[in-house]
Parts: sequence; structure tokens; C-alpha cells
Amino acid sequence: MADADARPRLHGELLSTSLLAFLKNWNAYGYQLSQRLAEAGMPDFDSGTVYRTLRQLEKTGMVSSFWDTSESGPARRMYSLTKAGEVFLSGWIETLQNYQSILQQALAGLAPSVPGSTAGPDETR
Amino acid sequence: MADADARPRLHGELLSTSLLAFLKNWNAYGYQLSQRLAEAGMPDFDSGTVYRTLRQLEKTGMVSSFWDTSESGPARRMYSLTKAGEVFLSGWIETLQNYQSILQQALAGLAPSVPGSTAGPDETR
DNA sequence: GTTCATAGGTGCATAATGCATCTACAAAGG
DNA sequence: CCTTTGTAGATGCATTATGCACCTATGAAC
Repeated sequence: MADADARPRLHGELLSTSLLAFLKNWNAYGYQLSQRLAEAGMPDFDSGTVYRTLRQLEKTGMVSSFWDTSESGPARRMYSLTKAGEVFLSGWIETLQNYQSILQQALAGLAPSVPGSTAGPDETR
Repeated sequence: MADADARPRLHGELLSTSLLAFLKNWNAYGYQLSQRLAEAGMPDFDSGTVYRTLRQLEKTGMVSSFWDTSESGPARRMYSLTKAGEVFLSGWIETLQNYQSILQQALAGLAPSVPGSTAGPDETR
């Protein structure tokens, strides 16, 4: 979990959905996706996790893959988004909007929408 | 991980940061936070996870707590955000903006910023 | 005295993660 | 020919996180 001086990372749902999003309009392979995430501003994450997450996404039907040996060099496992993956991605966008609204309301210092909740800011301090 | 028909949930960093955000302007206890999350549109998540996440956040110095026995009923463990928690939350906002921009660029179908990357949409389909 | 809502927690099996390590292909350099 | 470097993917293992079920306890209502 978050350590006192740790910087936040992308993993879990954030990683999965980033990968799905990248695959929305372009097919790609793991190494490529791994690099693209790094370039997008998340430098320190594990490539093993990326590869495993992709396999996991395939197991649950979000993406499909095949070995691409058309180029020279090591074979690449090319991934593409499935219909189920698109549906899941849409659902995620909604969830994310909920999350954003939680975050923004909370940060704006708006009153929680719970009747009988404790009074204002710094109430118990 | 994401199952083909599963709805996305809040956990991991999403849960931690939601909790921290809720505590930004108001102190609260676990049961309350658990309910607030449910009301905010995330109905199906585990309360045990919420309690454990809060203890974890305390262990890493993001929040602090004390037993509140001022009200009638079972004692409540009141949490408040620490300075470290605020700092972490700010860092998270930045990370989230990166993530959002990844998502939006990908969904908009913009070209990935990788030289030599494969051509346009549906290139290999 | 029993039931219900509140409040927090634990045990256990399973899943996810970070880190190190490994295979393999091809180009370049000596 | 042999070694190094970059590309590409994967696994073993220890640690951590999670879901589910279950447990304790307080107090109000019946």
C-alpha cells in the first residue's frame, strides 16, 4: 500500500483500463504498451505485471491475441480489444466519473450528502 | 480481475484515495465512510476491506485515529487526515490527471506518441 | 429476553504485485 | 566466431491485498 514517501503508481484497475484504452483504436503488443505507459508519465512500474495483466485480460475475454512473426526479431504477441473489452471500458468510464465526483466533492470541501453527519470542517479538531 | 460480466469496483488505490479525500475536510469513522462510498454510487464492496484499508493507511501515516466514545452505541474509531496524507493525496491528483489524459487520448483515437508505431486505427484488422 | 441496527474486526483461501531471473531472436562490433 | 546490446515475453517466489464468511459488542425497540 501507499508508503509515507511513496509515489502513486498505476496498477490494478488503473493498469488494466489503461491497457484496454490503448487498444481501443490500435492493436499493440506488450513491450510496446509497457513503453507507452512509461512515456505517458508512469515511469516506475513492473513489465512482468504488464505481461501478466494482458494475459489475464485475455483469459477474461477483454482482449484477444496472436503471435506476430511478420517482423524480424523476437515474436510479438499482438493484442486487440474485444467487444466485451469495449463494453467493460465503457462501464469503467462511468465508474471513474463517480470516483472523480467523489474526489472533487470531497476536495472542494462540500458537505457529505449524509443526513445527520457531523457538522463542518475541522469539527473535531 | 475484471470478469467478462463483472462491474468495476473501487479498491486498491481508488479506495484508499477516496477515503483520504472524504477525510480532507471532515473527520469520520469506518462505518460512516463505508456507507458514504455506497451512497456515492459504489454499492457492492466489502466493509472488511474498508476497515483494513483504514488501518493500513494509519500504519503508513496517512491518517490518525482515536476511539470516540462520546456518543451512545458501539465505540467509533474516528479518523482524520494527516499532513502526509494531504501530500499523498495531492500527488495522487497529479497521477490521476496523467491517467485521465491517457484514457482520453486513447479513447479519442489520437495517434500514440511513439515514433515508428503502427499506422492508423484498425491497422491489423 | 429477543431482535435489529450500529460499529469494528478476524481467519482463511485466493488473487495480485514487485523483484529477480530466464529464454530467445537479431544486429553490431571486435 | 564470440560477446554485447536491445527487443520481447515469461516465470518463481515471497509479500501483500482482497472477498467472503463469521464473530464480538453496544444500545434501542419490541
